[in-house]
Parts: sequence; C-alpha cells; structure tokens
Amino acid sequence: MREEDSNWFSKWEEELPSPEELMPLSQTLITPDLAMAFDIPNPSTNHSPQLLHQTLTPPAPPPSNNNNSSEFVDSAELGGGGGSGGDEPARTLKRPRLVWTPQLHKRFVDAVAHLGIKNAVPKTIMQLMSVDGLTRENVASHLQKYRLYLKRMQGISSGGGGGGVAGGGIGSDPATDHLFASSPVPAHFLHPGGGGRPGPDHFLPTFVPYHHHPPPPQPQQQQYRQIGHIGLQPNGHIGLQSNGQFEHPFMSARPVLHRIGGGPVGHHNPVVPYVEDVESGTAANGRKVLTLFPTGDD
DNA sequence: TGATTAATAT
DNA sequence: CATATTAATC
Repeated sequence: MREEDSNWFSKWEEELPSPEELMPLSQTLITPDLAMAFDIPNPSTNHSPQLLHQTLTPPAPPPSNNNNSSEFVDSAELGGGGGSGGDEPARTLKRPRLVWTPQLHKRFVDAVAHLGIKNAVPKTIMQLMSVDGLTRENVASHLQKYRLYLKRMQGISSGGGGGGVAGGGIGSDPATDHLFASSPVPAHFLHPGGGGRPGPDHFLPTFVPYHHHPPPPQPQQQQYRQIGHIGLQPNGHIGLQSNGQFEHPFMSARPVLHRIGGGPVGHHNPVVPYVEDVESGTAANGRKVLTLFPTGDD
C-alpha cells in the first residue's frame, strides 16, 4: 500500500521546478502591466491605503546584494556597522512576521493534500513544502487555522456540494476565509470520517500536474522597469514584489515579511517564485498565481 | 478602532 | 502535536 505513496511522491517531487528553470524567472516575472501600474504615478488610481502600503522601489538597494534572485529575509541591518543605537537587540533572533500569501497557502494545501490527514503534521508538511524560511511553527500555526477553516466549511456545506470554491462562496465567513477563500480546498479534507470510511486519504484532489511548459514569454510591450524583488520599506518591512496579473486592484498578493529579524548565518535562501498555472475554469478570475518554490534544502 | 493573521505559550 | 492565548499588523 505504501508503494503507491512513493509513486506520487516521486512524481510530485519531480515536477518541482529545477533551479535552472526558476532562476531566470526572477527577472521576467513581473508583467509590464504590473510594473506600469506601480511605476506610473497615477493619481487617478488611488490605491487603498493598506495596499499601497508596500510599494516597491527600495530607496537604497544594497549594492552588495548582487544576487538577483529574490529571497526572503535578507539583510536588514548588517551587524556591524554602525550601530548605534541600541534599540535593536543585536542578537535577538526574532522571526519576522510571515505573510501567508495565497500562493504559499496553495502550496501548503497541496502538501497537506498529498500527505494525507494522517501525515498531515506540521513537520511533514514543512518538509514537503521545502519552502525556505518556513519553519514548523509557522506551518503549525497555519495548519490549525486551516483546520478550523475546513471545519467551518464542512459544517456549512455539508453534503453537497462540492464544487465551487471560489465562485460560490459557500461558507463565506469574513473571519475565516480571508485567505482560504481564494485557495483551492480539496474536498478530501472535509472527510468527516463520519461515514466511517477509512478510505485512503491521500488522493490527488486538486493537484494539477503542470507539465506544461515553463513560463511563457510575455514581455512584448514597452520597456518596463525591472521591479520586484525585495523592497525595503522605511517602515522596516521587507516586501517581495512579484506577481503576474491581478484582476482588481484590491486583491494584491505579495509575500511580505515584516520586520526582519536578521538571519544569523549565511541564510541565503534560494527561494524562487514560480508562476504556476492555477486551475482552469475556476471562476472568471483567471489570475496567475505565484508560488514560492523551494530550494530542496531545509 | 476594529478585525484578522501569525506567533507564541500551554 | 494540538490547542489556546497573546501580539502584531492591516
């Protein structure tokens, strides 16, 4: 029985984007529209106060950071220098707040779906996700939230249903769905077990084997400023800007880390954003999702 | 100010 | 590991 596991596992792992593929992605990731939207000082387009919070254009991009790859936490303040002040505990490994972007959540769900509720433990999930910077605590915290969401949805959409996750808005709870609503929720999770059906949980639900070719070239427009990557805000927020295209200016999905804690040792995290094709036909909301991809090391 | 998310503690 | 609570952020 376990043999099968290896099967999908291997497959799953295999489809992981090779470093080579995602490498070039870092730059050609932003779409002209996005860049334009951001770069263009369009007074007409008044962004919401919250959203516009993080704009890009790092005021002072560290020259040392030649690494074009976008990563998570990156140098906040280099020790050493000047120091000063004192307010920032030199050696406090305070982990910055992690923002679970829909894409990241998608990966999370995918991992859980493939692991099965049985093995859907924070540790396994984290390992399977292989997302750099992601720790067990993060996953654990999110996992419980995820469960709650499923529980709520289960109670509401009991029986039926099935389908529609995004379009319908079955369980629309303003407090639970915020993040999850946009993510595909494998129905398998809702298995109440009530049926007493010990059946196999690991099944490929919404897993979409994207075997299609890598990122399609789309840069066929005016020159667009190379934006994206990490944006250091005066606020002390590290924002990674990379997104394909969004429908409404309201929803903006961008992974952001709040307040850098300061990675101790060389924590260069080869996290690379990859554009994954979202399920087709999911609502008219054809939005390209950006998935953070791993590095294979954890 | 309130609401939600994520981190943290138990 | 799961749950509950607290803190931070939007």
